Amino acid sequence: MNKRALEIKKSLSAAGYRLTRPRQAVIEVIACARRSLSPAEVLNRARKRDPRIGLATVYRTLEMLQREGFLDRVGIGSQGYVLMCTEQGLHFHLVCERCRTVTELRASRSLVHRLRRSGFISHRSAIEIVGICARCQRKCAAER
Amino acid sequence: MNKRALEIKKSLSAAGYRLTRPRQAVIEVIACARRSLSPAEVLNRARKRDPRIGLATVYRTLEMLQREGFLDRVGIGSQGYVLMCTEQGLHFHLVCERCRTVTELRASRSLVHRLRRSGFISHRSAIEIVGICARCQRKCAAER
DNA sequence: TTTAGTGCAAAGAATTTGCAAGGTG
DNA sequence: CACCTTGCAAATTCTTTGCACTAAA
Repeated sequence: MNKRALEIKKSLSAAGYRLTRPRQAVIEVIACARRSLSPAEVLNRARKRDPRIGLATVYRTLEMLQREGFLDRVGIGSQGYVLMCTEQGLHFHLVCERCRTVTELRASRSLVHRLRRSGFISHRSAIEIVGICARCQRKCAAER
Repeated sequence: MNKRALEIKKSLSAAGYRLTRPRQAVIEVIACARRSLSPAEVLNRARKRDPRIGLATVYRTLEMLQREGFLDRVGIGSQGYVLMCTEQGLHFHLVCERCRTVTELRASRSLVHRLRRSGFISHRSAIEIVGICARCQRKCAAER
């Protein structure tokens, strides 16, 4: 089982949440995802682990995970948003708007300092930068 | 009239878009906004300049402005997203999730370099960091 | 056993689309 | 005058909610 999923489960359990089958399914899906997912995609993947899970539960679980700091939401394009698992420490998520792959980039110490000095506090440890990854750029160039 | 609004209008005009009353109203609203706005808020403000404007037109104009690079979307909380006018050069937007005020922070040269080296290209010049601004933090502390 | 959590279906928001009428270049 | 753009309203899509039932702890 995914190490990160285990961490999240332990933490939620300690916080008093019940580790139900649907919740575990969603947590595992999020923890294993290599790219950001829409709520509907989370549902599809979660159903492979627990076929009875419903969309409302996915939404409720996602909301809970976000509240507890295990999840980030990124708006991509015009409709909906996508989700990804939050990791520790301030860092950037380079989100490709074509393939939705997420690449990480650690934040420099100076940025952390400047942020702190500005008095602004972010509860998110990930900062999203939306754009196009190197691979999709090559693909795009090849198409012409 | 707002200088930024003028720039946007000129650029759109040069690109072959018609500068209609509703479009001008939306552009002026966005260019003058001190905080990010939801589409419905944009509609309300735009109606003060052109009372006949409809919500669908606001959506269509926002989409166009985003496509042309004059607008950024940020997801805040669970529902909807907010909008803000994009400025020039890579920089951060510190978006307060309480009052939606946007504060700017220039990006360090090293970040720009590291981003470039990663091969990732962002068409956005603004990077959003969602959190709580210093003022709202004080307000929050005072409430207790 | 207790009660948080669930699935379902219906309600409520947000966003997009079709089309006849209108206004810009 | 041509045709891009609009307003309206309907359609679609996304998200939340109410409630009887289920299953963690």
